[in-house]
Order: sequence, then structure tokens, then C-alpha cells
Amino acid sequence: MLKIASWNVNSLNVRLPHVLAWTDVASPHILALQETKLPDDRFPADALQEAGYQSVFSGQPTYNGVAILSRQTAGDVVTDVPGLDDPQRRILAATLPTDIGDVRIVNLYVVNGSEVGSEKFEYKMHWLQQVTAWLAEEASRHDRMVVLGDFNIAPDDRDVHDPEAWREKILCSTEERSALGRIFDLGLRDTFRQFEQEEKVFSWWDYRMNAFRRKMGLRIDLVLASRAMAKRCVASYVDIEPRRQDRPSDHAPAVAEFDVS
DNA sequence: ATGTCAGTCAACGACTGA
Repeated sequence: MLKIASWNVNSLNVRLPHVLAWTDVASPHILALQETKLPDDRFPADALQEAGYQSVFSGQPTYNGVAILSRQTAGDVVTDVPGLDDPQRRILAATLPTDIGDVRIVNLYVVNGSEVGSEKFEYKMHWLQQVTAWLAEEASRHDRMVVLGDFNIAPDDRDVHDPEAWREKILCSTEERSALGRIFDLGLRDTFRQFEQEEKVFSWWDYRMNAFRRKMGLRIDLVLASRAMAKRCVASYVDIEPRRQDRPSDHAPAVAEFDVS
């Protein structure tokens, strides 16, 4: 089994113990992290190496920052894409060897966008447009591809605790969902929806207003798989256990498992 | 009810972003 996960840790500095505890129990082969909020010279590669993970990362102080932890050595690392001369470290692609050959992993920390219609929202839409064009190229080069991360878009109303309250709000607007649809149209499937799921499964809950306790969340952390990988996907779920811990990230890991026999 | 966090700067509180 090949287990691949995505987790927005909201500061790897604070959350390193959570990551070590979770990887110890869940033992994913590949773990994509977002919002590490660390410059590269402070990335805790040694502690992760001791836990059995190699790391590639693209960070900056204070904001953003992405990493891929893996049992195997990553190659062909990409951190920047055409059309985005962007100091924000949100993109990290790498190729990982597996039992079925190389798998291309694309880790995305999609722009939040703040409010529909804001300047940040316009940046989000432009960012998605450029990233989608690049993903099309990646998809043409890599038959086996997994695109995962914090998409900052809830795919549809099933992914929202209160769809009416969120109607056309940031993370849920028609324009954002259409942009996500154009990524699905590249042949990338939301692995979570390949399986029957319980209602009200979310991956992010606001720190405010006891949102987690009240089950007021969104499913915005996704694991998408190319056709060749989707047909091998045997499970996809959110592991909310880390969200219950002390001093948690506001996100929980999204996990997909693939049959590589 | 934007009422929580995290990081930074600069100085222990204001700010930004999420």
C-alpha cells in the first residue's frame, strides 16, 4: 500500500511534535505540508530524518511555505511555474519512486483569497489560472500524478457545514469552484469522492467560536489523482485525530491510499 | 461575536494573515 497525505500544519515550528507523533502512528510514505512558515535554513530536516523521512521544501519567513516528506529520495523538484513570478512559496512538485514506478507529487498551498472580489481574490484567481495551465503540462508528462494540498476551495455543498451561510462566500464561491473544476477537467479526480463517505466530513475548522467542537468546518484539503492513480486508489479520508490534540493546527490531514501491488 | 492562533517587529502590544 502506498499512503499519501496532505496536512496544513500552520507553522511547522509549533507543529513539529504533532507531525512526528502523527507520522509515527499513520506512517504515510509521502506527506505534503503547507504553511510551514519557516525559512529554508530553519527547516527541521534533521528531526524528520531521524523519524525516517527525507524532506524537500520551499519556505519563507512568516507566511506560506510547503514541504514534501518522503521515505524515498525525491527528484525533479520544482518550486516555480511559468507565469507566476511569485515570492510566495506555495508550490512544490517532486517525483518519488514507488513499487509501480515514479509518481509525480504536486503539493499546492492555494491562495486563500480573503474575500470574494478583493485584491487577494483576484490574485487567487490568477494564481489558479497559471497553476492550472502548468498542471496540464505536468499531467501530459506524468501519467501517474497526485496533486494534493490546501486548495482553499470546498468542492461542493457537501463539503460545507452550512452551505447557505457560506453561499458565494470565500472558499465556496461559484467562481472558485469553477476554477477547481478546471483542475478536475485535467483528469484529476477528488479521491475522497471515489468512495462512499459519511456526511459532514471536514478538514479545516476555524480556531474561533469552538468551530471544531461544533463540527463547523469545510473540506478544503484534497488529494487529487490522475486516472492511472485514481484507479489504484483504495481509500481516501480525513484523519481528524490530530485536530483533537493540544495546540492543534486548524487543519487535519487528508489521506489517500493506493494499491501498488 | 472577526471572541483564535501564529509570526514579526520591536519591545511585551500592535500589526497581518488565515
